[in-house]
Amino acid sequence: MYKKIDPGKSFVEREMDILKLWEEKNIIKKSLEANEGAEYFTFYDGPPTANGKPHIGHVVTRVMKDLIPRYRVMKGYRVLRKAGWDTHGLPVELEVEKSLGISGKPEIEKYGVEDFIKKCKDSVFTYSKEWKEMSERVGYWIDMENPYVTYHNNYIESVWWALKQMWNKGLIYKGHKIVPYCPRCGTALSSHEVAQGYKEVKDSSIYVKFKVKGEDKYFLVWTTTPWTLPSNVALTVNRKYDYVEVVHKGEHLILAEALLSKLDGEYEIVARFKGEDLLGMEYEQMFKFVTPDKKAFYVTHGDYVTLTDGTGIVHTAPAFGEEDSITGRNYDLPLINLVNPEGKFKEEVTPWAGMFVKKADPKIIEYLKENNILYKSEQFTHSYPFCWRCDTHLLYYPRESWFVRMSELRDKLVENNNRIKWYPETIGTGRFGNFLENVIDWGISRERYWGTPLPIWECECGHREMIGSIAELKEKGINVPDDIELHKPYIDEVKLKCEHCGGEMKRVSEVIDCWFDSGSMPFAQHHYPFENKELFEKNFPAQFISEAVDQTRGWFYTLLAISTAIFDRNPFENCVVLGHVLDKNGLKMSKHKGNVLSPFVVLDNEGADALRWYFYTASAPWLPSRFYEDAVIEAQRKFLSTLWNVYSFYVLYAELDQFDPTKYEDFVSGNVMDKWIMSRLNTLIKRVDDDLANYRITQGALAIEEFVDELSNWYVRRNRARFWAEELTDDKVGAYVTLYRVLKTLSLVAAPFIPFMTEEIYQNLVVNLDKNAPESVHLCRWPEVNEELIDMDLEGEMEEAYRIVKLGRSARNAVNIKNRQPLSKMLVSAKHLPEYYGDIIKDELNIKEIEFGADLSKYVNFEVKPNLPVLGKLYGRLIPGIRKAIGSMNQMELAQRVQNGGSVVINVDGAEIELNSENLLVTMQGLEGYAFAGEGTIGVVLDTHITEALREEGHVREIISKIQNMRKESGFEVSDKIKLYVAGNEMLEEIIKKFADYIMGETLTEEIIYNADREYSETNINGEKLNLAVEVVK
RNA sequence: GGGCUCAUAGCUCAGACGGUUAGAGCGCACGCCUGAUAAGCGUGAGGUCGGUGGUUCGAUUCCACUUGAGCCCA
Repeated sequence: MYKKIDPGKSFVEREMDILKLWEEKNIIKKSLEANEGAEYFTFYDGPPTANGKPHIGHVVTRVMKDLIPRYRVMKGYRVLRKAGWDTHGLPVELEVEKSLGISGKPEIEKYGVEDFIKKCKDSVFTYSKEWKEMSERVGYWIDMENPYVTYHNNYIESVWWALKQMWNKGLIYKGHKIVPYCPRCGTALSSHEVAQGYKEVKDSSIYVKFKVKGEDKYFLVWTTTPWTLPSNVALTVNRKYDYVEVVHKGEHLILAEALLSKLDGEYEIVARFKGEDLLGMEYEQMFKFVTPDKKAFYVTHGDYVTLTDGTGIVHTAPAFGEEDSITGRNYDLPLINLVNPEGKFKEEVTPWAGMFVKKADPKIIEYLKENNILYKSEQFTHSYPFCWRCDTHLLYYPRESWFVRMSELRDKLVENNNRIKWYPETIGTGRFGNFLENVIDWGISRERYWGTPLPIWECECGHREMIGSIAELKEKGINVPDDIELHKPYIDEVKLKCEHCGGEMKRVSEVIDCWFDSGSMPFAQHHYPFENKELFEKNFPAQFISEAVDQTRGWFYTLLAISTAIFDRNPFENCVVLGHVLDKNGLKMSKHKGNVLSPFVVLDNEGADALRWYFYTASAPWLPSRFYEDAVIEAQRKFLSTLWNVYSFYVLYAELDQFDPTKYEDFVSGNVMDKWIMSRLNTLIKRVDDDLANYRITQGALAIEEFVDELSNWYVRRNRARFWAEELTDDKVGAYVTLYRVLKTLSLVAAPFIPFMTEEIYQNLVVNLDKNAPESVHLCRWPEVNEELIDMDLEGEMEEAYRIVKLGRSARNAVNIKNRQPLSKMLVSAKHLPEYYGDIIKDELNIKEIEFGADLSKYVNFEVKPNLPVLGKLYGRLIPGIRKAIGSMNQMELAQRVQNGGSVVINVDGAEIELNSENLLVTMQGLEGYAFAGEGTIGVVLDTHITEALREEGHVREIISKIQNMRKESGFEVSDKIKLYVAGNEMLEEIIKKFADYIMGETLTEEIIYNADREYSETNINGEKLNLAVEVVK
């Protein structure tokens, strides 16, 4: 009837079986296609790059991204889950360069762009096999048969469409971007390359004086790059700081008050002002090599100006600094660039023309000194980037670049962000929100090869055109092949005819930032708007996305940026931000540290469910977590094994009895334990449903774990005897039916979390018995709560009973009397519980009688304390007085009066305060010599007097336990009948004779033989020796 | 350098709108239970709740500063 459980099989082997089952029955596809016609719940998969191996951190993202859609499918939604691959970008190019043994753009050109692109295309799926395997193995159900791929023509076409939308809205412009640049190689470097070349160097930093226009005052300014001074166009302060004007060595200088210490010698403050007051003040140009075409040489504001270095006034040359360039854009300052691409001064800079700027630094300083512009100069050491290829001093240099006017959309970005629910909330208000408040224009062009080409064509007459589709390209292009491949170098061949002058238009050479690709996925994955219009519209925005925290300014931002620019909507509604997985020592896993853990190690040892469970329960998803394999083993033991044991317990007995629950579908059990666990089960359903609907993954998982613990260690343990009954009584049916219903429902509740084990349980308990049931647990509906089965009073009573049991165990422990020794009585201070719970407690603790509401005053000391949350709120500052008053009273009298519902009025500092059971707490300490245990206001006392009858009974229990253990050790079947041989202790033999019927019944003994001549095991019965032997009756 | 996050037992983590004796699991020691166990239960040892200062009757919790770590950005 049921499939027997093979105890030799490991969890991992069972998961392999389940994978096979899913494949045979095509379950994944059925889940992806489930609920056709139902309301959509949309999930977007952030595309990984498959040119790196997946590591354990990627498993976290996968299992979190898997859980919510699974749950939603079971709730009846249609959930599209399209996998994606991020394929463009510099990392791919660098990998290919490495494999070809070439480096840098000139060498790529030499190698040939066409072949280079082909290599890039080939390399992007290097590790896709590992990614697919890992995804399948952890149970990440997503459509990997039809993924979106960012380099496909369809995808690129959708991205072009998006660019054209922005173009039409006037959001795209050409400007300058300040990039790290090697003047020798003549190329810009990526941040990745820059990071490789930092060195500690000694440089000069100088303090110079800029003369205020028309006044005999000077701004004192600090800079570390004297060679940028000829290109200065503004000075920048921070409007919120305090500035002063001082008289110092006969000159009037302006600087930040906090940085007065930079002055050498005495000074006198003659005026104070806020940075705000300085804004707009004009000063005289220091070097008059060129005359700017726009207003320049005045004071501007920048948030980035700090008081940690310099003078609080920053020299601003928009050509040579990212921050300077932003200020330049904000204030529409002119761009003066007096340095040529070789890093040498241009002709206009007459004294130093043709000189490499770093070499010119000392000469400039000399000039400043001679002309009394220099205040002072200092040497300082800092780390500065050098070219990793040729070791040349890098310059920050302006390059022409294409931008999206995100700063113009700032308010809309903020507004759309406010419609997103972030988990944790602080991402939306903090890290991400702050970033949006200060959003700058997005430089989207890259002077590289492997990327979506920027579809802008330029004519010599100045006319520019943005192409938004292949059709448009074919219509306007002069020479477009039918099967055009949209990448470089093919696309560069395509020329357009200029609408204005009739000339030939050439494409700009750049590709776009690959983040633009991934941010376009909501529509580009469906080739919208060229195809799937309705599909996209119904699946935008997404209800749920989730990626690691490093995506904040990556994917999360680019999704929002593009969606805001084109649709003016938030592209996703809920975002669970995930923390990184660190190694055991809290360090980031990285290749060169050698601490990267392959997911397959853990998956092969502990299995997917264990790993999943670990990630769900370890801590909040957004916290960085320290990963080590032992923690997964723990999750397996604590949760999975426990659940598995309950399940195998059921199967073991249900199979023995050939119990078919489908015949008892309407059976109602009156048993209190049964009612209790069904109430707990429904409370659990309600709770987990609410948790998952609100993305509280950890809380939901922990609730399940707690339930399984209660199920195993309280419900099953308390009810084992009911399953042993010979006849199939109503009571036994009740036990079976209840445990069956719990397991079946639990497999559904837990299915989104641990898809493998729940499937196995479901297959055996449901599919096996009911051929009409859905063929997989993952194609079932998630359980509905049955409120009628929830009884909070019952749950509360059981909880109290369980607490009393724990205290009883504790009290037994304290006096060292083992549970097998029966005791006559236990006193409990708690109020009376229904008879039924008394029976449980008595049985559990092996006690003959229990007295609720007992007076424990003979056995304990009372201590009365103020209930601070109650009294503190009302009488805050009187608390010390109240404490004193309570302490000076007779504790026992006070405790008893209060416990009997009475009260005492005290007077503290003129305030009349009534003390009662509401605002006081009574705790107990056991007196020496009594078996007491207490927790808060509940206390129990055991009567430890052991009568002769109790002692005999204790011996009997001990003997039975020994016999049971011998049966087990000898490998007898649970139902085997035995012969029992006893010898060697007259006193115990007498007791065995006296209780023979009981012992024989408990141990399935048919005959007891005394003092036979045979081999025995010697046992220790409470200090008495006894020889025992058991033998199966054939 | 800036922004954000984190710091609680040997380890991994909870928690507290400010309140009584700060919890759990693992590990360790001792004991118990077992006719489901890859188990379970109890007790004990183990904490200046990173540091300093402030607000308060009361701070591990709130505030300021500070130290260290992580992420992102320069």
